[in-house]
Amino acid sequence: MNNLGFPALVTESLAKQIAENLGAAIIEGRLKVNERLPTEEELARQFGVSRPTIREALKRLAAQKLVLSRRGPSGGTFVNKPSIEEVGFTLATYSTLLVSMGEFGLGEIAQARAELERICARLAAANREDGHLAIMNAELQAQRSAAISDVDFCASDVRFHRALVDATGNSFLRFLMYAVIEAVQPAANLLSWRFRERQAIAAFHERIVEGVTRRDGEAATAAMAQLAEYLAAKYEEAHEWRRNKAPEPQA
Amino acid sequence: MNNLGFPALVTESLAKQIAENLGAAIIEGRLKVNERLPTEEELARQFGVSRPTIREALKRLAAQKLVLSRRGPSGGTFVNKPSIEEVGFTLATYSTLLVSMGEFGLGEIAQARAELERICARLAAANREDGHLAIMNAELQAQRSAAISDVDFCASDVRFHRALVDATGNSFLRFLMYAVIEAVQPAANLLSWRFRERQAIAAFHERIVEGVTRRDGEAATAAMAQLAEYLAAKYEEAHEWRRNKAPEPQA
DNA sequence: CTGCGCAAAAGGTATGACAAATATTGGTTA
DNA sequence: TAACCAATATTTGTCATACCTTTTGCGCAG
Repeated sequence: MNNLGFPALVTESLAKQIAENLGAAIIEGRLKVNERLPTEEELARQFGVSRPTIREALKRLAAQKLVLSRRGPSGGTFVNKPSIEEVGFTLATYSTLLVSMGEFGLGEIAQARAELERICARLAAANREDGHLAIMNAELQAQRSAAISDVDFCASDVRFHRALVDATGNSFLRFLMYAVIEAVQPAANLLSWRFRERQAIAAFHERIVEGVTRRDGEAATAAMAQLAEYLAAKYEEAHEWRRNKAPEPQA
Repeated sequence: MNNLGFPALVTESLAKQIAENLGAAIIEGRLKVNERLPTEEELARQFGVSRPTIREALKRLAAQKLVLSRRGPSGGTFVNKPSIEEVGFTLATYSTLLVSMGEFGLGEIAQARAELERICARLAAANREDGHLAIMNAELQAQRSAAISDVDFCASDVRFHRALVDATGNSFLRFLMYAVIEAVQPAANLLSWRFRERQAIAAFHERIVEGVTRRDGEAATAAMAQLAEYLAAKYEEAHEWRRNKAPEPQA
């Protein structure tokens, strides 16, 4: 049926099969990055299907960022090398989705975050460079401002923790933290941070930056652990409040 | 243009826009799980586009496991609740992809894995149940067998570490570990494990299980740390060997 | 009452045409 | 000769329509 010697006795959607074949070829390296695939017409001919079917398969791959398409001559479909940011964004989306569908409990997320962030704090203290410190200090200052809105505070918090994991110099850890940082946002957005709490969080952040700056992993880890504990309590509190206030808001 | 009041002056692919609108609606909860979307024809009418365009959009969502389609009268397109396993598989695929494209260094992966697995060992010791111990012991026994093949040994190793993270009782951590465990497989597959090395790894595993069984987090963590150190050295060794043996195998 | 088969509904595939975008090419002009 | 502009060719994007395949459910017959 297709370009390789596959049996083709399964009754799964043709477009899906083709997408899986091409996807496997990309992941296994048989199709190299930036390589141009044949035109849709040519692919349709090779696989023995029609062009819309090929297009559906390519769209599946495009949704996974495995390929991208350009129009015009010298256009076509190209094997894409997804950047860590692109895949990280996808990962963050999934993370948010699973959280919003209730697959993860608040406690699980808080625990995992606490553990991961402790690692980040320790490694950041060992490997940080001046650029990371500058970002963290800038965010710290923003968080100290009394005028900052809730949503800006949350955004600054995200940037702070991203800078921290960047400072570890471990891009794989950075990749994982996309999921972790995003997973706690729905919970964070439920809270309306009062001035007191913002200052408390900023104080924790300051201690973390202090430790990282002095390359004191112990101090940074300790401050992070206390921050995590503080946040876990706040989340639980907000969760309780929400449960009592609106027991079944969407049943 | 679309069902909500969007400007529609962008020149992005219609199918992509529709997919993003529907995807956002699902993630934000405006479309509930198991809810049935209108038929493709009806969607085409509502969005003012043709059916193939709608289909391309739906295929993008299907690739992200956000929807699924069934044929027949009571068929149609339904909002899907992706399971942790499904998303974990996707995550593992991405992880493999980024590794094979060289986005992550071997050292980064090894370091991240070591840190994460230490956490798993500690939490597993605290929360393990008998079922997890049974699985780990079964895999341990398989790994002790002299007849087991390299690929079976690797597969058993994966199952062992999955069981370990399952034992933590933290499903979010389990989700993250899909990426970690899968990321080291390409490196592991490069190695042809000799009998000595298998026995060494099995011995580490045994000490981990021992610690977890006795709910001794310290012991389990220590054994895991030593295993990680051992593996990192092996990977580095194999990497060196490969570099010297075949400097540019596919250039 | 049970079982068989047919029909309707919905997604899956095919065909063919046109629209839009864009790199290339060739001509025209300074 | 060089620079710029326009025509053109190529490839993806979109549309319209028809038909096929699968699945459910209903009706008819045993």
